[in-house]
Amino acid sequence: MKPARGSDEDSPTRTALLDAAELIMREEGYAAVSTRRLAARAETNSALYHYYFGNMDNLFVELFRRGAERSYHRQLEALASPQPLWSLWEAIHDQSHTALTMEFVALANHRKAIRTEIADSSRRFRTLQLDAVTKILADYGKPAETYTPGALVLLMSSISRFLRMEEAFAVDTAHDEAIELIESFLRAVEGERRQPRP
Amino acid sequence: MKPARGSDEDSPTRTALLDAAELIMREEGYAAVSTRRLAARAETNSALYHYYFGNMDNLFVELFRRGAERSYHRQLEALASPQPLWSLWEAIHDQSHTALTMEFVALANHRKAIRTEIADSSRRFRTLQLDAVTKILADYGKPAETYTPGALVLLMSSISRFLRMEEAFAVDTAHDEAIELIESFLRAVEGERRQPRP
DNA sequence: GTCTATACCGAGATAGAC
DNA sequence: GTCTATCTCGGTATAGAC
Repeated sequence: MKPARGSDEDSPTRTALLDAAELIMREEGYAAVSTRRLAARAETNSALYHYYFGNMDNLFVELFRRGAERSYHRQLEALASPQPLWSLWEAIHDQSHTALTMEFVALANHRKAIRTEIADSSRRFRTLQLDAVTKILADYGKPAETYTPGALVLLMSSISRFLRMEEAFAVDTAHDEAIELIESFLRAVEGERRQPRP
Repeated sequence: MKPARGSDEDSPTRTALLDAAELIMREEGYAAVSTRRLAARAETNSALYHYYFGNMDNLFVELFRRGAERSYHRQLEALASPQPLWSLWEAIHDQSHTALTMEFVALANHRKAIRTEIADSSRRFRTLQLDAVTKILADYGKPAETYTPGALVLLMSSISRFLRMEEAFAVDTAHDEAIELIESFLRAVEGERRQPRP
């Protein structure tokens, strides 16, 4: 019988293993996350990884969930701000640090447990954003003739992720034009950005 | 002294190894591409992989280059068609089959040789698209007030890739609205799509 | 060019002491 | 909970016969 502790557990060792996994993934990719590397990075031994997670899928899912939870709350806060569209845009754009995201996407292509987790998470984010943006645009009046809520949400998400991805390759041709496309719309409905980015 | 044949070589064995690599990457991810698996898939032996490629980076770079070359020509053809914007959009959207692309992006995060290759390739595509779209929009008259060429090109690329990525997770909320955003613009400048997709 | 054989290393997994 | 020890498998790489 496998122990396979649930996510409610939060021992220091368990956290150290998750932190180590995140670090290794960022630096060398998901394929480099191995029991031995984890043990070395977390300054423990490989048997504890088995004790806490049982297998890699469980560990990856936990790690993804941890990050998604943070992002979700960040976006919730953004939507409660005085300029919710600007704040949402900034939150999405900041969070599109894709090195880690792309690792999970690649992983998901071949591991069902992770695919399911990302899919559920994506739908949850989309629902949050869509409901909020629908309400915000309605409150502002009529400008739904430019972008529907769905189009706007997907536009922000797509542009952010794609630009961040290219930035990682030091490619940035015409990026400013794409950013301006979104920000000119934000200015039109919500005025100039007032708060400086924190 | 390593043999490390250049890309000019095209022996059947070499091609078989590249084909095998592509298959394994698609099905199980880049991490599953190993000398033994390659040999098994290509029905040869692992020593030949060393003979032809020397190491994995070289093989991955060759494989990426092979695919990029095909895409580049596909886009060149698209741009020569009677409705170049529609054709370009379809070419980009069709080619955003991201399973393989995402593998390369993830790989690139940690392998310099591949990062460089993708960066160069991306710039080459961007230049082609940007030059062409600039000329096309100018020829059509004035509608640069809606999208600048750079914004349009990045919009098509971002939306395509992001939507394809989500499709892989069976997430498609509001996708039709994003597609419509682009296609309504295409209809406005280039009329209804005439050719059916091949 | 192609193959077999093999050296060597690090992967995941688990048994069992403490 | 934590650790050591150890099993087995599959990875890369290379030497050398044909």
